[in-house]
Amino acid sequence: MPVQLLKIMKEQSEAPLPNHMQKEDLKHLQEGCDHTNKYIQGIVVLSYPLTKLRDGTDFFKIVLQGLDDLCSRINSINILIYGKMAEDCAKILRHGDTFIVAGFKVIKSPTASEDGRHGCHLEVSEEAGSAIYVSSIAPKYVYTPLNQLKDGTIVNLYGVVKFFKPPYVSKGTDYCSVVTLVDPSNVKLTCTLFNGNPDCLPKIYKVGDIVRFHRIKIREYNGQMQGITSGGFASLTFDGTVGAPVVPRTSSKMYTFMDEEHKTIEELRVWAASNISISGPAAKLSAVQPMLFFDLTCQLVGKAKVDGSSFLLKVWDGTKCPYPTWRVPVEAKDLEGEKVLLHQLRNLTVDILVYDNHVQLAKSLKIGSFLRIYSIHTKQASADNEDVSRIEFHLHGGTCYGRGIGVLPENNPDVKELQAFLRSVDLADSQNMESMSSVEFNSISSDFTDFESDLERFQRLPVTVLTDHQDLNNTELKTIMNSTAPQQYRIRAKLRTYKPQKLHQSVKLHCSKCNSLQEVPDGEEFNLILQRSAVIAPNPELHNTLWYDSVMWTTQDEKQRNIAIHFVKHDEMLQRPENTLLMIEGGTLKEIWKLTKRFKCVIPVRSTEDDLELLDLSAPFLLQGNVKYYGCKQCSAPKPIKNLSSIAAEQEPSWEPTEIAQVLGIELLQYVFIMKFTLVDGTGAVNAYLFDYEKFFQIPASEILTNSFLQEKMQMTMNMLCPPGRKLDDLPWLECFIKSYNVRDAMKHRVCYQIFDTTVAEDVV
DNA sequence: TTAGGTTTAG
Repeated sequence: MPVQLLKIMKEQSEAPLPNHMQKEDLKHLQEGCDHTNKYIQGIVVLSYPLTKLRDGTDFFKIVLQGLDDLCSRINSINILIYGKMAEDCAKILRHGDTFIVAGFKVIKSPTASEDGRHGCHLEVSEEAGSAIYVSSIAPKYVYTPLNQLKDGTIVNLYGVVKFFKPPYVSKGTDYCSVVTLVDPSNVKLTCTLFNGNPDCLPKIYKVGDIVRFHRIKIREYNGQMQGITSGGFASLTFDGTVGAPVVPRTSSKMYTFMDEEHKTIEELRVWAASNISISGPAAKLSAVQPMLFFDLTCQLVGKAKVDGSSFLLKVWDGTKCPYPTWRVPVEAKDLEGEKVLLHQLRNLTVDILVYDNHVQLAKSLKIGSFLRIYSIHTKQASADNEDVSRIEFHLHGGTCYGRGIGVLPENNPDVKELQAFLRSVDLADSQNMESMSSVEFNSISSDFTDFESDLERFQRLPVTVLTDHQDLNNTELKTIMNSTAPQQYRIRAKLRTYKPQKLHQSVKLHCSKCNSLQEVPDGEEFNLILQRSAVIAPNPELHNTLWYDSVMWTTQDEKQRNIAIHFVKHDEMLQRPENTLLMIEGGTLKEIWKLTKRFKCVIPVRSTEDDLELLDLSAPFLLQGNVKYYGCKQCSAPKPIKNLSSIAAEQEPSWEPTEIAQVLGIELLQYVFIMKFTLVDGTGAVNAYLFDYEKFFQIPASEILTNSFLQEKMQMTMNMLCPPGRKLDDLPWLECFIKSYNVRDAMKHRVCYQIFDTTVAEDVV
């Protein structure tokens, strides 16, 4: 019997046992018979105090009464439970509970003649592979909100993790973990938890996780309430992500967890989504900067002792640190880990030196395990014998800011993602990258006397390339200026100047139906529309339909806003937040932004009497990632919101903005760069418009306004195309296609030009 | 007992 799980179910008549398991009647129990695929079911009618056997094993005895044949003499039986199971059962079993056991040993009962019970008793233990299921009639736990805690009480509570220190070796005899919780009462509680076994402390992996503590003692300390472990303390930890499976993390094999508690977790998740900032200092090695603290999720490749107060961990996360990194010198014999792997990954692993209180835990880590190392410090330093500075990674002593090491289990979603990424890493590639970007390469290259400067390179090669029509010959600008429109030309010219100089002003919204262009609305207008629509209370009659689940709550601030979130259901085995579309009523701009970080799509809506509807089209009708999608006021004819359910019904809805717009009757406005390039070639000059969604700059116009990295990239590209402060002779050449077209109005006629099928050269961006 | 969040200084 491989199952060792003990669980409480409520109002569940069928035990979650495999189909091949059969219920055994007490009267058929006999010593020596095969009971491998049988289970016994009964009611707990008596239990004895938990005791220890001479060898220290926990021992717990109960009496079970069979449900059938109540008059039979052998209707009750002694169950002897050993070890961890004994301890767990003693904690939660109550008289009257329904008890199911499988994987038991049937032994002749030495006390049958005295107690008049069954001639055999059952022996049950984890070691024997027993499984126990308990259906409890009893304990209904009461959970205290954090703003109602009183000094000297022992309580049960739920909270969202706002801060935590992963279990570390305390100066006493136990492991310690410090956890700060918050809940919708907006009160914080810092708990100090001790246990000799770190596995018995809450398995918290990140801020935002949700915990349930049972029997935590509340004390006043420095004028504030504080939680501390008391006898019988138990915890469950849950992923705090809305939509993630509600699976408790716990070391206990026995816990109560019912539908009601399931609901509590879901509600806390939704609350936390808009109230807890989880943007922690996590980083990939490729993104580290000198002089910062960050959390790293990684795999342990090697470890070595260094000296009494420090210990070396060699880890990787599949990405490459952009700076030269330090190597901590250790004796080859002291380095643990697969030699071949250590060599293969030598350009991707980094050395992390851990100090003091972290050494003991670091020593115990298994090679290959997945770790989250919290608050690693990066420091730039140059050794005496080197002229380059290298990045050092330190995990300093102490536990400030949650500094420490956590081991993540393989079923952790972040680990799964990391594993998939590590599998995709091409080691050959990383080794080439290393040789190309290494300090050594630079020093060799600089010895080349004919090493070309950027300027020379750009004077020789065009900085833009054509994506089509390669057969066309170049036409001089003078010829173009003297020709009639419309025509298409290939040109070679220099970019003398461009407008707008402030690049963010080049982004507009374009309607491809009516061909109108408009400015991108600023956040303020959106904010006002949200404030106006927050006045309309969510209509509860529109909640929880066939195609969405709704959650509603009232904010704790003085405004007491009602917020409703409707999660659109779709037909997936497991609905993940990153694939989920939600609609929100009554949220603020900030709350909506926070939701977009976690969910695939957010649609702001308001209630009418009989349906949800989109807000004014001056507001975005959809937010996805960093992008706000708008509809054309002229061309849109909004349709009922329930049309979304047709997309939700797809196997794996991709939630494409174009598709969402279509079913909602919205004519989607597209983000576009509009710029005017003044091009010259020595024979003439033309002003050509650039009208580009993404192709020219290889930057989506939709993302530039919210992404400073892309803004920098675009500015750098323009500086390459048109380096500021250069003479005309020193400007690089552009190869472009332009087309001429006629623009006529009542007063005059003119010829305009537009750039097309042209992109910035790959090595420029 | 231990720690009681708010960065080491190697």
